[in-house]
Amino acid sequence: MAGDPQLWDQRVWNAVALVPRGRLATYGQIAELIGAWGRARQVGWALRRLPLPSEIPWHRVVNARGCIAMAPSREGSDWIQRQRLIAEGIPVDAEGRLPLCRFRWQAPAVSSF
DNA sequence: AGAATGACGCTGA
DNA sequence: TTCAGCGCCATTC
Repeated sequence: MAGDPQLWDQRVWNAVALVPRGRLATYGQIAELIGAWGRARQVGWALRRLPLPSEIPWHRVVNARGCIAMAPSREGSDWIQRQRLIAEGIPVDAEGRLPLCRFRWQAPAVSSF
């Protein structure tokens, strides 16, 4: 794997960019996609380091519990995430929960990487 | 170097 | 179903 943290971010962002509009992916799903099973947290860090605004559809990444990861450190980006998901046709309630099962993205095989 | 932190995930109560 | 606890691991203090 990459010892270079910047390359790690690049891989995460590259994988997130594959998520189609109106679909959802989990942090663990992104990690698995880039061949990093068990590193879902690091995916979260990579997205935190993502400079905004960005072309990367970071808002389509949620946690396995099926809700937006709310955190003060996000400085409101979590709220923006909710807004953008609703704009893409994905209903999100006041608690940030959403029907993950229904909009779950089927990621391509890891072997393609 | 050691401890704390966190945009996570799974298991069990 | 909701919630606490634990494992996880790079980053930060």
